[in-house]
Amino acid sequence: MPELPEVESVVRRLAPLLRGRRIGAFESLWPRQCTPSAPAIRRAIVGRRVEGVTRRAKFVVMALDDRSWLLVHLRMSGRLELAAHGDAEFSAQLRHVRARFPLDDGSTLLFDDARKFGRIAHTRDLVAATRHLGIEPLGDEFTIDWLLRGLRDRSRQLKPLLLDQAFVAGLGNIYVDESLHRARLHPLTPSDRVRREQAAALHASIRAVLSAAIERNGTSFDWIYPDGQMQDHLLVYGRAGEACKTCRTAIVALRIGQRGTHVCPECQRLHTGKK
DNA sequence: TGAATTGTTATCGT
DNA sequence: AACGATAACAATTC
Repeated sequence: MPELPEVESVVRRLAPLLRGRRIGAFESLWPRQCTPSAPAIRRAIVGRRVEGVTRRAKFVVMALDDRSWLLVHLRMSGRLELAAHGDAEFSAQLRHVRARFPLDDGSTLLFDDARKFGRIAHTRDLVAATRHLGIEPLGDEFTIDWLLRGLRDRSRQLKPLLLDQAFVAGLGNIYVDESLHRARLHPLTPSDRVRREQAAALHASIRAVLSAAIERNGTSFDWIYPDGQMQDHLLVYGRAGEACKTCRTAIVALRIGQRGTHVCPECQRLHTGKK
């Protein structure tokens, strides 16, 4: 389930390999995931050179040499892999290839996506295409004051709010649970009841968790995303029934906004009365 | 076999 | 009317 750290890891791995390569062709095996359409993307990108690969929220952003942009969102099960020329063995490991981008050095960028929820888009206006996204949690603009104001301007449960990509862009289920735990905040806490010290703790937790996850190349739970090591350093996610590493209380699994949620009932008490 | 999984969007209620 | 909560949806794996 690629979230910001997993996408960042993908970008760091691919950027040096893709920079300078020219796209020789484009083949979509599941055109529904292409915006505006598979033929339109093919017409737009074939013959273009990749000038750089970056990340915005959970999007992989490829800058093309005509100032247009190729965006890939991995959603739940998407993977981007570069197969060297003639590497049939590696390609055979990818059992759900949905799109192919052959490059001018003989290698091929492959988009593998079992559940077909991923998205491939081409745009000439990156600002418009990403207008719906909120602040980058690792960016300079994401400050304690910004977060405190953002929380108090709304009255929403912390977990759904932090998952809202229009608020903070890049967090997903795993890192929201981890961030809230490390800040000792319950996921159902109303956002406008968070005190300044708590907002400061949440701000620090979000940054620390994301940074640690990036250093470990993200979290790998299953076949969806390999190569990460952060799963060995999670404090609550996926640890229902196990002992909290701080207080030894059993971690509890809840359901909040249709999402599996993990909390330590001792470290993360819900305070919901009036002050 | 159906429960679980995520981000987006439509819809409902206050 | 604007906001927040909720449900549905895409499709597959185990």
